Amino acid sequence: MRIATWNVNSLKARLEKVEWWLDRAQPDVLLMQETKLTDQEVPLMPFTARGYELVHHGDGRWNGVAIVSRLGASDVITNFGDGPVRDSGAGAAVSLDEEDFNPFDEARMVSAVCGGIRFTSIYAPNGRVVGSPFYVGKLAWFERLARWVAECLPVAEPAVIGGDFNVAPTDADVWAAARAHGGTHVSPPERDAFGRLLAHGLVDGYRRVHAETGRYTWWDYRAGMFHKNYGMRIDHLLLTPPVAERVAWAEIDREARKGVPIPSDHAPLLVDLDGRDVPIDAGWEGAESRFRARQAADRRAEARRSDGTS
DNA sequence: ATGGTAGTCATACTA
Repeated sequence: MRIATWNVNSLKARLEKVEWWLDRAQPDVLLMQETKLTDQEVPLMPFTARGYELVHHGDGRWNGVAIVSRLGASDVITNFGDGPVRDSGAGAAVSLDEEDFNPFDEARMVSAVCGGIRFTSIYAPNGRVVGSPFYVGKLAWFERLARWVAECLPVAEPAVIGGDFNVAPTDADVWAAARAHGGTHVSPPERDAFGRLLAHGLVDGYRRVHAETGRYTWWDYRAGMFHKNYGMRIDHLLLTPPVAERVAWAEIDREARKGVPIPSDHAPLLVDLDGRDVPIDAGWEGAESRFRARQAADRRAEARRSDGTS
């Protein structure tokens, strides 16, 4: 059984790439984030034609989470069961005042039972700048997530909570903590929020089989960050112990972060349970020497710049 | 030193 998560950065813009990846990796369950669609706009045919059901929870212009499953999908929960979210679709009046930021009014959580496991697809707030209202809202959102996990995901039951957590759990999960995102994604309060999920008993599926550093799921579109492997591991599949015991393989498919049409800025993360599924070559080993050469060139350029200005 | 790209919709915004 193959499970996966992928922040697709617009399902409308990425549909062709998502179809390609479903055929390439053949996941049984794929959690998606940032579909940027309303529930009415979601294309169903590309999924049903491949034998998948699609459970979608979207507010429109931003956010949007989904579960793609060929193992059925029942007992759907959206927004932690706290009620409907706003409409940010075309034509909707949306406040851009930062004091009005409310992550609980955005489509950031959907959950369903697929193949006897409760799957939850989450898209954590970005936070933008440490100390900003967006950062405070991010921490509050993680508090709500932790409470929902404590109340609704008993660790003795099979469950997967995956998605874009917007947190790099340790310094091994970020190319340079000091340069990351104005301090967000790596700050102690964010890492503590992530750590509380692990303390509850959830297991990081990727780290179950990979100890390497320099393995990331997100790279900024700008300045050749992907090609230098300056990224962060911020997408995760967290597993309760009954699922974690079944982990046979995990991979980040960096091939999906390349090529035409334009890729998402995130790569898919997959975990195989009960044995390895369809083999994929994610291309990490062959890329290592190119990363090293480009990073060395980058450091030389940096040194020349500081020479010239001192 | 700054900004660099890509998504939304059609302008600044979000990331």
